Amino acid sequence: MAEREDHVDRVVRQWGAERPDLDVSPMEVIGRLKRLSRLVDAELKETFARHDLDAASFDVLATLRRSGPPYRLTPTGLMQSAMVTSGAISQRLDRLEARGLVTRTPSGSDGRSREVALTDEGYALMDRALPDHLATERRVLAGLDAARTAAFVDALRTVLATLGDGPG
Amino acid sequence: MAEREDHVDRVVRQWGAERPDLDVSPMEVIGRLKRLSRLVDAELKETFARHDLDAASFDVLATLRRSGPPYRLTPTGLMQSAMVTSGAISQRLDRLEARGLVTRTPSGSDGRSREVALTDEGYALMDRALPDHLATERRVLAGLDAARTAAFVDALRTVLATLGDGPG
DNA sequence: CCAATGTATCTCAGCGCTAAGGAATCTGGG
DNA sequence: CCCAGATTCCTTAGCGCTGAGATACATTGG
Repeated sequence: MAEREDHVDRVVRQWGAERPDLDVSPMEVIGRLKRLSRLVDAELKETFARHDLDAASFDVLATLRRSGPPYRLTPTGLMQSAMVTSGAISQRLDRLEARGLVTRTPSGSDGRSREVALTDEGYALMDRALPDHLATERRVLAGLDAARTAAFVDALRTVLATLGDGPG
Repeated sequence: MAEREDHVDRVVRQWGAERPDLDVSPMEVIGRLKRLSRLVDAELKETFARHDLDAASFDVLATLRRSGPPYRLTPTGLMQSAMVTSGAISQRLDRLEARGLVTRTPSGSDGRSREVALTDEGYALMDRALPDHLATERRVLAGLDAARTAAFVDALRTVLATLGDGPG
């Protein structure tokens, strides 16, 4: 149980010396959250690269795959799920369409809209990439026992609720 | 205590229907971590904007400020703290130097190196921005009581240790 | 039916970052 | 002293995203 000092411990200690009048304890959470997010992104990136993917492309394909048959969603649906702008989705779809992983067809019921569909090739790619991705996620979380994992999820869920996260 | 379903609950439920053979429980953590990080970034961005800053500039100025007198660090030190490439730091410093918030001078002891120093104006800007930033962080975390906050920090610290985070 | 407003998607300039590599300098072994 | 390798910082092409706005279509209210 070596109580190793991490980056945020150092940051908090420095602020304590320089600005003892301020309570910087929120940084214990927010600082680690931001830092962990960066490190996790770097880990996941390697896994995606093994399947000729990046996080943005994986996100679109996975969203289509888990939506179930017929594996079709609108750009707006993908935009809301990914929390990016419409321009970002347009460009992601350009790339995926050029690789033959999705198709874009006009919507039957709404002339403004489009249907983005996973191709057989896109489906097969997700079959290969998803288990590998999950293995990487498990490896990252391997240090957490069941109780700590549950507490982690509980805290994340609470703050997400504060910020208005929903299935939207 | 309305048990509201969040975005990740929906994702996990969808995968459970489409791929019941896979254990997607790691997503409960990683999915929320990524999503929360995005939402928090958006919140902090607004606060930074009120002080004519963005997250990248704030990060550099805060790192210099908390390092203590004489508020000087090398680009390499800033790079390691920020977890970005050397090119990113060069460009951040170009912007900050043009605004008169930092200066770059040759290092006395090492001809390859430089000393980046916070100007009086940069110091004053941090004095104004930091309390506002902390207030935003506190607001984001307001839904967590002390026990949940401690459990959150504990879990974050554990996973950071898995990924090799240290004071650098 | 029309006009006004709202919605869905795309386009594009600008931004900050990465990855790769260059120039200057330091270090240590021979 | 000299040279090879390491270190430090910078430059730049390329990338994906944002923000602003354009276009086409849908909806609503009169």
